[in-house]
Parts: sequence; C-alpha cells; structure tokens
Amino acid sequence: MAQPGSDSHNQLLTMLSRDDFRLLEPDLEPLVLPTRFPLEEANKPIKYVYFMEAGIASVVAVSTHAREIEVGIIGREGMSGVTVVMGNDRSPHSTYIQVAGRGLRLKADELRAAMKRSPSLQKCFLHFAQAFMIQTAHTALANGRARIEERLARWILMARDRLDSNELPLTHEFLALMLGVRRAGVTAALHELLQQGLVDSTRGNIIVRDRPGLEEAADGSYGVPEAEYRRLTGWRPDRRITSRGR
Amino acid sequence: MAQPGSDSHNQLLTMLSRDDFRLLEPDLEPLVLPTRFPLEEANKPIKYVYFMEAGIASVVAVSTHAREIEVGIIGREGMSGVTVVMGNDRSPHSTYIQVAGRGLRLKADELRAAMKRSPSLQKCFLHFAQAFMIQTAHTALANGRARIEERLARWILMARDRLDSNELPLTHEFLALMLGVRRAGVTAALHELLQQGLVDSTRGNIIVRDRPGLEEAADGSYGVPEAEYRRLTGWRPDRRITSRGR
DNA sequence: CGCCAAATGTACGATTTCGTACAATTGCGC
DNA sequence: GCGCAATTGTACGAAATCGTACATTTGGCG
Repeated sequence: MAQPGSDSHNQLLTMLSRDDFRLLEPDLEPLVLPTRFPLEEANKPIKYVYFMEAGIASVVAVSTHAREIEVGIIGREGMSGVTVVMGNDRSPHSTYIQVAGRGLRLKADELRAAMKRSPSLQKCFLHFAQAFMIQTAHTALANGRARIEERLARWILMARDRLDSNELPLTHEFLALMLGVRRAGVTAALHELLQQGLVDSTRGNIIVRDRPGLEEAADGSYGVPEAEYRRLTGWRPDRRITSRGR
Repeated sequence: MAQPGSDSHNQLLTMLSRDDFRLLEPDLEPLVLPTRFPLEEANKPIKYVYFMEAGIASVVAVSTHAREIEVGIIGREGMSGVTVVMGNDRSPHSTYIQVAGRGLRLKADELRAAMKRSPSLQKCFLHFAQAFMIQTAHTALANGRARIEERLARWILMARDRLDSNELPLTHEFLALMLGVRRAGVTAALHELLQQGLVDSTRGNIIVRDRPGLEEAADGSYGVPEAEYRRLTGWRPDRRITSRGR
C-alpha cells in the first residue's frame, strides 16, 4: 500500500503529496500525548497544531455560565488547529486529550507558511476542516433529537473509529462530560447496550462487541459525517474486530 | 461611513477591499428570496452561493431517519455556500430561506476562480466560515444543555441580529422545527418570555421588547459566537429599538 | 362580510432526564 | 494483601419534554 506523503499513522499526513509532506516534515515534532494534555485553550493564541497518531482529543465548547459540552472529537484521521487552517489564531473552544496517545506537532506559523506556499496542502487541510464542521453539525443534531442511549452509541462508534481497538478506555464520568448528561444517565444507557449484547464493560473500559448493532442502536445518529470524511479525505476506519478486547 | 468594497447591505461584501469586490461584482445577480427558496440541497452540487441582503436562511442537518434540526442561520452578515469556500461542491445539509428577503447570487465557479486569484478574498470568506462553524458548535451546546426557553431566547436574538427590525415574522410551528422541539413546547416557552415582558407577539409575529432581558433569559446560550463574528468580520448587529414593532 | 385554513391555546398521561444521594465494587499503590 | 480513592450501581422524587389531541382565535381571500 503505497503512501505518497508519509508513513505516519496520521491519515491527513498520509494523504499529502510527497512534495507537500516535505514542506512540513522538517518541523514536525513527535510527542506523547497524555490524558488531559491541552492542545488548544479557549481564546488563547494557538502555538502548535497537532496531528494525532493515536488517542483521541475532544473539542469542547463552554458557555458563559460554565456549561460545557463536547462539540467534536479528533483522532488519527485529523488534526487540531482547524482555526489556524481557516486563517485565525484562536478560537473560543478548548481542545484536550481524552484518550492518551501520541502525535506530531507543528508550529502554527510553519503551518501558515506551508499553506501559503502550497494551495494543494491548504486544500487538503480545508477538506478536513469541513468534515470536522459536519461532525459538529451532527453533534448538534444528536444533542437536540436523540436519546442518551443513541448518543452514547454514536460516541462509542466514533471513538472506536479513531482507536484501533475495540477496547475503549473510558469511564462513565468522562462520557457524561462529553455527552453533557448525568453520570448516572450514562450508566443506565450503557446497561441498555450491555443487555443487548452490543458492548461489554469492565472498570474504566468499554469493549465493542457488535459494531453493526451499535450503528442500529444509534438510530440514524451515526453515519452522515463518517460518509463525508470518506468522501473528502478517503478515511475509512478499520472495522475489524481486533483480538485485544480481552 | 466609508465602505471600501461595496454599498451592498451584505456585510461580507462590504468588508472586501475595492479590488476584491471588483472581482465578484460583474457576476453578482440580485434576486428576491421568498420563503422556502432553496439555497443548497443536501448532497447535490452547489451551483450558486448567496450573499443575503435581507431575510434569514437556515442550514438544516438531517439524520438518516428523518430527524432534522437547524444547525445554523445566515443573514446579511454572511453567505450560503461555506462548503464551496472550503473547496468542496456539496454538503449533506440543506439551506433554505426562512424569512423572505433578498440577496445577490454568484456562480460557485466564479467564487472558486475569485478565491484562487485573491488570497485576501479567500481569507475573508474563510473568516466567515469559521464564525459560522462556531455558531454551529454553540447550537450543539445549546441543544445539549439549555432548556427550551433559553434556546428560544437565543434563537430570537440571533434572528433579531439579522433582521433590522424588532418584529420577527415567525410562527411557533416554524420555531419548533428550528429548535427540534414540539410546537406546543414553543408556545409554552414563548408565554414565559411574554410574561416576563421580554417580547410581544401577534399571529405569526414575535416582537422584541427587551433585548438585554432576552440575553439574560438565554442564560449564557447567547453571546460567544456573536463575539467571534465581531472579532473575525467586524459585524455588529444594529441593536436599536426600531419603531416598526408597532 | 363571512368562510376557512392557518395559527395559537390548552390539556393530560407517558417518557425521559435531572439532581442528588448513598451504597457497593474494584483495582492500584504501598 | 490491605486500604483507599476512583468507579460503578442504584434509588427516588422533581422537572422537563414528549406525543397527541382538540378547542379557539385570527386574518386573508373570495
């Protein structure tokens, strides 16, 4: 499987042409990304953008009175710093690591310079930005119209797509924060999924057992942004059942 | 008040440099935009982008099983066709006129050509795209965490910002569709706002009476995207109490 | 000026979610 | 292998919202 740009595990970098990748390569710094590591802070200038290679980052919106909720997730299909791609230096959202992993970081200024030099590179990142935008729109849809159980199924599927394992290191508490609901609500919804045999669960872990079943449980809340990712960036999550789920 | 680009009522066009505006000018076609007029259809190639001069358009996301909800609104501060600005030709969302008005349309290809020729023009439109993205993110936040009354207050404020009148031609049925809730739920929430003296209402109309009060009623759901619009595009809604609200 | 479709008011039981509290369990660190 | 903090299970009344239904009002149009 020839990878024109790079052999990174990051799908965006892989998609780049060899020349475009070379523009970025000298300035890419690999690093480990531990849980809660901040990739962007709300309303602060962004110094680095991050290309995830493993793990998951969450983009979180906060209202004036401390209510917060996740509006998007980023894994190895994408990058943080969409706002920089769009010509800005900050956004009112925070982005931080939710599932530890690793990635490559790049100075925001280097990204700006590279995009200025290469329209094809800019276009590639803009495509990701749009896919991400659609993900956010469907988060709005799910938040407005779906029950907790459906939203949970959606979230588990999106997380599964971004980790290459059926074992997702997530606590109920964490999921509650992401979905903007009570922790007890997550526990109840998860029990529904457990009972239907769609997942298993151990302390701090959710294990995907029946992916098609989960898609059904999401009842339409999953799929549209994913199709758009595929169309725009060619990304196709690995759907194999890995043996790592115990 | 000198307007470098154009004397259109569209804030985006007004912001452009004279040269950038000239790139577009020959191809801009003014037209009237009646209620329900489609600006974009889901998953179909976009032929025209629209710069609104009056009225309101809604961007609506649809899930696989017919659930739909509004994920953004566009008025004379912006344009439809964000997806074209980002280098694409279609999106899974639909955009159509909700409050009749008028605008200028431009062939998507002309927009692409102009953006290719002028990075400053592209940058200007990308700034709008980002502001719109943040609006969508806060719709997700409001949908997930705010009560109907707060979301209604938010919507009324956003509509007020985009029409230069305190009189908003909106039915409960329509608002219910936008907010993704029951029509009866809108009626109840509106009664709350009425009782607090924040709005008046006649058949098919909502009249803003107390704008600061509405912002308070929105309880944090209004404000963040608006600040971002101001920062990115300089747009500042006319807050005067017009005399048109009877 | 009267008709009628559209818009609004209202009701009611069912369902979902909330807020909060507390008990039970589990696995990591010492 | 013990202890303790983190995680999960569970309960319960309150609040919000839903789905549905039907009555009432209103304004445009013939």
